[in-house]
Amino acid sequence: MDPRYSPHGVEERWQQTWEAEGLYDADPDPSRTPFVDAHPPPNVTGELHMGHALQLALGDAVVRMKRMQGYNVLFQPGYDHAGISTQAAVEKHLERVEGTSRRELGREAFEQRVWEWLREYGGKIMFQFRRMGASLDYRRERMTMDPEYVRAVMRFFVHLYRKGWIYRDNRIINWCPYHETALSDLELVDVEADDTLSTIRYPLADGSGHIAIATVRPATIPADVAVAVHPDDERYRDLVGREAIVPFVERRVPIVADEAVEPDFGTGALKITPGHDPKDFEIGRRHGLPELTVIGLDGRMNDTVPELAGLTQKEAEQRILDWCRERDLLEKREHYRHEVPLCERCENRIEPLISLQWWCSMAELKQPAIAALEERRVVFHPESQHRFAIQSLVDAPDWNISRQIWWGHQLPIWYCPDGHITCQETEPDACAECGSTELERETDVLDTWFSSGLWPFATLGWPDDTPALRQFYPGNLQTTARDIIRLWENRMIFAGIELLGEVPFRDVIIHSTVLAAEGGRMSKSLGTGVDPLETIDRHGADATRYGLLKMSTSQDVRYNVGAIEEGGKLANKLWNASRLLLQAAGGDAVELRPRDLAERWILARIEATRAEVEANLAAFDFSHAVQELYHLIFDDFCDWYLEAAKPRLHAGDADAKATALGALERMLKLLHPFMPHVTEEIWTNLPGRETRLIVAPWPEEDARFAADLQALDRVQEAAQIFRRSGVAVELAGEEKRIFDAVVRPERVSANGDAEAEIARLRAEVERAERMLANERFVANAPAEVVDAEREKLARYRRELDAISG
RNA sequence: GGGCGGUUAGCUCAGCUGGGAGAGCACCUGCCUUACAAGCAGGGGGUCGGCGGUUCGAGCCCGUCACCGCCCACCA
Repeated sequence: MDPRYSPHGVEERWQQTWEAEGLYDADPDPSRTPFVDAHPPPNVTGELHMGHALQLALGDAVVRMKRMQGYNVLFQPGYDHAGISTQAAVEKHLERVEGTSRRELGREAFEQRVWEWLREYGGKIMFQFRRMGASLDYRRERMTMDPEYVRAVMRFFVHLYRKGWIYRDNRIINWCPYHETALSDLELVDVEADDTLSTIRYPLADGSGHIAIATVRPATIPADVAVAVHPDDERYRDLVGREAIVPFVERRVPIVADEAVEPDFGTGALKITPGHDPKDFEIGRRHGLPELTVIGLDGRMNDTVPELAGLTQKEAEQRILDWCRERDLLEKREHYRHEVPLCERCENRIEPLISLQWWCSMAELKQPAIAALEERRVVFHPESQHRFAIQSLVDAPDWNISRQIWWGHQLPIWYCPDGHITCQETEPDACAECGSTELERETDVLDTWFSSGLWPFATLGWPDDTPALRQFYPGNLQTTARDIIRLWENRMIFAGIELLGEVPFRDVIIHSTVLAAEGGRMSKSLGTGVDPLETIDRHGADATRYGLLKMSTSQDVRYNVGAIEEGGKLANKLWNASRLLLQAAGGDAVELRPRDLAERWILARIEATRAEVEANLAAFDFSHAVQELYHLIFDDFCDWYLEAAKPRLHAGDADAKATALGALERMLKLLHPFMPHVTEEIWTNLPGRETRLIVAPWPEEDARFAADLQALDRVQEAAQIFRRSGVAVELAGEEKRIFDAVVRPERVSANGDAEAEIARLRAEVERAERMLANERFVANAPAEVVDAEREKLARYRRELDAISG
């Protein structure tokens, strides 16, 4: 065995072995209790980033412990077809490599090309998941576009349609001119932009003056249908109910009063353009105003106003402003910095447009989900995110489920020439209403998240009643990023309740966001990302897992390579400790045969740590779990116990060796969920291994050693005194033997400073005496606090006596 | 404007229901101790963001202010 542990080769070997030996496999077995974590499916075009790595470390830790505890574990892998981003990636590829485009190919050929492209370039990330050591059942890999999965999606849609919850409506939506599709609010990002705010005078129809409005988008003026002011705005009170004339198109429009207008912004008067602004759209509907559209799907001016037709918005704006300027209607133009919504994928400006889209009514669908969260049948961790999840559902607006792209699940909607709609799972022979056989399918596809919402059961064969579905639904755990709560978690919950009558899982861990070391977002394009694959290459998957779990404490956490290095150190330490044991003479037994104080003490420490780790994991506190193990292995096992045991180990004491190996074995089990590879590697080197650690039974509670936690207290106290002051406290028997073995007084030079130690202890004694002399403290503080203080005082006095003789 | 989280050692972070300020890294000192120098032992370093309050006692509770991050709503 090499004196320095190297994860290279070892990790890949175990990853292959575990998978090849079927140890990740989850097969229905009604005699066993299931434990299910349907892991979030990454985009099929995706690559592993720190968020994935953390998510895998979290989920795999829980799942590995559960597997060792005997549960029938399903850790479900797979991909999301990721409509827009996949389509965009393939389009880019077609353009760059083949000089062709989606449009040139046509829809069917394009879809074919997406599948081909995926076969070639997609699905890489599942190999990166393996490299993390994630014990997913890779045989069960699913993708949301698999034929069986598509069936589930169609079933869901038809189900909602028949319930009357799917409707089609002209509403204002976020249009991405680059992707040429509608986007939900959740697919946008806000970015600061420099604009110009123009103040323009709208003449009053009766010629009595004008009302000035401020706008950053003069190009939309031809679509204005009203001017609005705040009802309490004294300045404009007597204008409400009168009419203004929209410049350029010279249309008479009403002046209305609406609460949504901010009297303090601009002039306090707002032009109302329901066709091109979400807020105006709402105001327009409240006042029954018409909805005009002057900008087309390509982002250019349409032919509503013939002289502007085909112009870019900039050109149209210029024309309109010139027109106003000539008539002295342009009051001023000023620089204006504000936030504008962009498409999160292509970062082009969103065009708010009125468009005919398919919607899913949330009013009824969300109610049982809200109830489930309130009754805590699903619990988000931490608690603050639970409240957020509930609020998000309460606030959830109707869901725009249609997208005007080609890659995705085409809506199961067919139109006949008379405009009748037929909705069914598979292609109908004839119109359900008039029997016409000339049917055309709706070209829109569903929002990617519509299908993701079925993940916990569509992956198990639903809508069929399969053994897997019966065993593995409902599941137990979800590990997710904060920003996915509304997009995904909530939707799985209402879909699961609606379709299967039960919530899909019980606990949702909302994990930290790993920020760049400088504090900003980790972003590939900004160059602030850290590639987990590089981290794995450099430090190992175990170290990466350890580090991510260690650093992931609060809501956001800065990436800290030190935590990963700590994991690497721990692996090396454990490796060398096992080398010591395996090199020692003695028998091959792996048993707990404690004979002395140090042995009973370390077994008590391991037992206490077992309880800690279980408690930490039950609370999803991974950071403290790994810290406990680090402390146990470094400080307790290596620095104390092994040093104490060395003389007997070197003497070839079979009992000592058996006990040491037994203790090591227990520690390996406790650490395995967090650092699976190094623990399995060491486990294999232990004598008589026929089974794998990954499926070895988790240590049972062992009350035998609970009482021995204090066994070394006197020795450790003496060691501290000696090391600090150079004064040897008198010990006898076993205590003396252990003290001599661990401290090795003959080797310690005069490093101690008795004077300083005496001064320190005197100060402590004084402090404790002062506290105990405080009557109000003794009277008010809890008894155990006072007792603890008395014990401290006694100990300090004892130590002081020992040093000053 | 609203919600959430944060401000503790040079850095990254712990500190449970209020009761002697901690860890890892970095730094200094002493040890090349036959498992490990990615080691062992010891040490220096903190007005716990500011102010006020409650309490015998506040990093922790209350109030207030400041700054940082994320999310939401968006002032056209």
